Amino acid sequence: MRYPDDHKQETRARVVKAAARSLRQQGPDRLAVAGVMAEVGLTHGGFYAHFASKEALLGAAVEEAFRQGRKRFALTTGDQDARAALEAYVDMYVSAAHRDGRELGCPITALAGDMARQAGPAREAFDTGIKSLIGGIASRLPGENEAANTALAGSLMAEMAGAVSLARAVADPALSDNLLEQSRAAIKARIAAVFESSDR
Amino acid sequence: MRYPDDHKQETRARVVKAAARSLRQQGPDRLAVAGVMAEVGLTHGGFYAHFASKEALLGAAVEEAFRQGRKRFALTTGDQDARAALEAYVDMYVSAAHRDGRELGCPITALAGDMARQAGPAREAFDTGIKSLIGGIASRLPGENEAANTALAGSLMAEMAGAVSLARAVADPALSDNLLEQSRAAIKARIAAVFESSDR
DNA sequence: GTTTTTATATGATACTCGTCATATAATGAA
DNA sequence: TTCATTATATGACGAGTATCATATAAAAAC
Repeated sequence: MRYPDDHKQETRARVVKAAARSLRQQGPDRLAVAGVMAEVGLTHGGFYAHFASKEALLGAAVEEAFRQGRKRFALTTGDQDARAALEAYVDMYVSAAHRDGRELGCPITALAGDMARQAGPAREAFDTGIKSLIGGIASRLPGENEAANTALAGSLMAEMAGAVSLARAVADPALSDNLLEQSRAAIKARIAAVFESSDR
Repeated sequence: MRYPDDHKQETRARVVKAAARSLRQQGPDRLAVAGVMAEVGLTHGGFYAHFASKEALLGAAVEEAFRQGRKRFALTTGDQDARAALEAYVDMYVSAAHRDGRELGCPITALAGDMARQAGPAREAFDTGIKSLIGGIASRLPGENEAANTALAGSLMAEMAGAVSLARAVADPALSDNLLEQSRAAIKARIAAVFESSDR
């Protein structure tokens, strides 16, 4: 059935978006090709007209999830100065809303465990995505040593992701909330310390 | 074949141990019942003489992994005083060795992502295990407010787990090492701050 | 030495899922 | 109106895997 020229690309984009959600929600093993297609209103057969394999879909889904993550970063930080931008990002990230919105949340928190044992395009896309997010944070840090800033940004990212990840795993809601609050404060304190020692 | 009375229990223990390794290495979905049995030198058929289901095995495996974690905590901290014990634990936990030893490492780091989407005995055992580890940390913190200490301990645990988890996900070894170092320093600084403000 | 017990093995079943060959149908072009 | 194109559907195959019924064999009990 001859559709408008861009129809196939649009369909592919919708499949990737659904996969990016399903991937964060269910992980790479429970994500089923037929399930993703069904979410978009299609059957499984057409899948291989769009992707070479499930692995290829996972790769595209990871890219999409990071694309959304960068968008949220940009939206959250807006045009604030570096320090305010980082603080706003931490507030948005280390929050109950993020904890409860796994399927649309940051792929690092949702997938770090899975990607450590994943090979292929998804793993590579994940690494690229991490570097990009860490770079975004590092570029807003005050120091002049780029390697040091990257490591510090990675460490901040790790603590943000760890806090949300553990908050998701803990069953007691009060403990989960408190844990997020403590981590948020600690991470913002680290940021404050870096900025204050830099303009001393 | 009638074996010594405790043979079955011993076999079961060996299966659980193998499962605890395989679970941390491969995750709950890729862990295969037949694979675990083969690791112990058995075939898949006997499995249901020991466990009611794969779910039951996962539950036992999570318990075993936390048992090992508590043992390592005790071994690392020894009879040092509270502050030294915590610092030693952080050094052991946020390390390249732990990053590289996933299959015998802390289940929180290895499984938090998976357990957030897991139901049944494994999920419950994971929650119990987390509480126990957090309790072990909280009991060594100086403050007198137990709820606050628990939340702080959870936050420290989250940052430790996050650091190791991200260090595993990052492909660049130098960045991974530096990230661990930065996180280790930041977490120990938090511990130092808590102790110093308490005996001021 | 024979019998009985029971831990483990063999083999089968059912189900999920990735993959692909082939069929279908809708639409733009002729 | 008919034809050619092609996105999607149908249906099948094979691999992996959880589960279970039944068989086997080894050791303890007699």
